[in-house]
Amino acid sequence: MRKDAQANRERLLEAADRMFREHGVEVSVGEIADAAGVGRGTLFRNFRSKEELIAAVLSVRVGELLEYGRELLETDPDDAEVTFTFLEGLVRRQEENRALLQTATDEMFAAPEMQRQHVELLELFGAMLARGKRAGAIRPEATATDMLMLVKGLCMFAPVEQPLSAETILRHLDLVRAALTTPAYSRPLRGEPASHAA
Amino acid sequence: MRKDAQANRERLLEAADRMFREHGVEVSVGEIADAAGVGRGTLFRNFRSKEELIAAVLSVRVGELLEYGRELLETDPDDAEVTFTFLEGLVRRQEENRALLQTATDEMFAAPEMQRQHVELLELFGAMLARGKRAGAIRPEATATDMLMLVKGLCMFAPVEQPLSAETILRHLDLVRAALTTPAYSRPLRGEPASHAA
DNA sequence: GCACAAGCGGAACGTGGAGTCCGGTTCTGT
DNA sequence: ACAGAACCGGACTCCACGTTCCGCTTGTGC
Repeated sequence: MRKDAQANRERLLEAADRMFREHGVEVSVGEIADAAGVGRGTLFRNFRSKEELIAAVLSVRVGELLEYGRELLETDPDDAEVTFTFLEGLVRRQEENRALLQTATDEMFAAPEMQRQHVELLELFGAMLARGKRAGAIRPEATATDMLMLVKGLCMFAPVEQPLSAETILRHLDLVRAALTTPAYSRPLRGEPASHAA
Repeated sequence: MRKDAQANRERLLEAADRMFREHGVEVSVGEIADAAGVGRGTLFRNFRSKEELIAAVLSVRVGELLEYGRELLETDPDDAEVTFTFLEGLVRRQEENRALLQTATDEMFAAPEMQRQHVELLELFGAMLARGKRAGAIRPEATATDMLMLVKGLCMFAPVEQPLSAETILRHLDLVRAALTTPAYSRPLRGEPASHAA
């Protein structure tokens, strides 16, 4: 691979990343190519389709999240708080991921690369929760999947319009903290089954 | 208005509702018109644009939710549990709303009809939470907005692919229950600010 | 039952975006 | 330095979808 080709690939990834952040995932490939300063041909030589480009960018983002989490796991000495510190960092990054996550939910997660990252994410969450449980801060039955649920909620709940206030971030974290730290309190379901009759 | 015109409008709403549920909001207006057994012209005579059709369907759905919640508020005598019973019913209906909610988040909520329903939803939540607080089941600082956050998370977190298992529903409800019943436990933010440097 | 308008359906249009192709350009091996 | 291949860019194709238009049909007032 020629070195200018490599450079173009990276500029495309960066440009796509920025454009998705700023204008959502519905920007045209043309605009992305323009932003990267290359032609459409070059874009499609590097990524067979727009979908593949989106998946590539998403994978980079998840990779960054994994990296952040792993570093924190190694460096933060506070067993009780490491999970929440991580979640806080995650929410701060949330802006950047919302738009992407919303379109990514469906078939894209089937790609082997994504599957792998999914597993890695669960492992990371598991390790964090384990430390919290050891310190008595996290309820013992909380699972990595629970945490993934909450994280997804965190990434999704807000309208894509405007940046979130620090206030809102704190509020949401507080709710999640409560969800993870309380002992479970179950009861049988009792609502009626779903039906769309009027 | 002629009575066949009225009937067509309703068939269109029903068909759109069903198609959005089954194939997501990206189905073409052509398919919706076909499903309703009318021509495209008829569709556009009733709804000036596709967006207006989506908004109409969404409004119906939210209306149903409001109706369900209000009835529950009147008939369920259990102050401590009414909020959670409501949430359970809501999650059961969630399937039907996910796809719609995901596209609706942005400009559509600006419509006056939607604004009104938004306020009504907050009022409903407020009333439910008030009963829970009176019974000592809900933490006193929980707000209707908190509840809306959690509800949105509930509607969004899962991939749109398959129906949710009863297990998953229970699990998620359990997390939300924990979030609303625990006393708040705040601490200052300490993570680093968001940055997308590698 | 008739006339007329309101309503209907689907063919046709315009737009916009994904993906292709080829003549020109730039890197690399010798 | 030169040949040739890899690569570039943007004009072009193709298609899908939202929207419009018009000749025909059907309900309604007299």
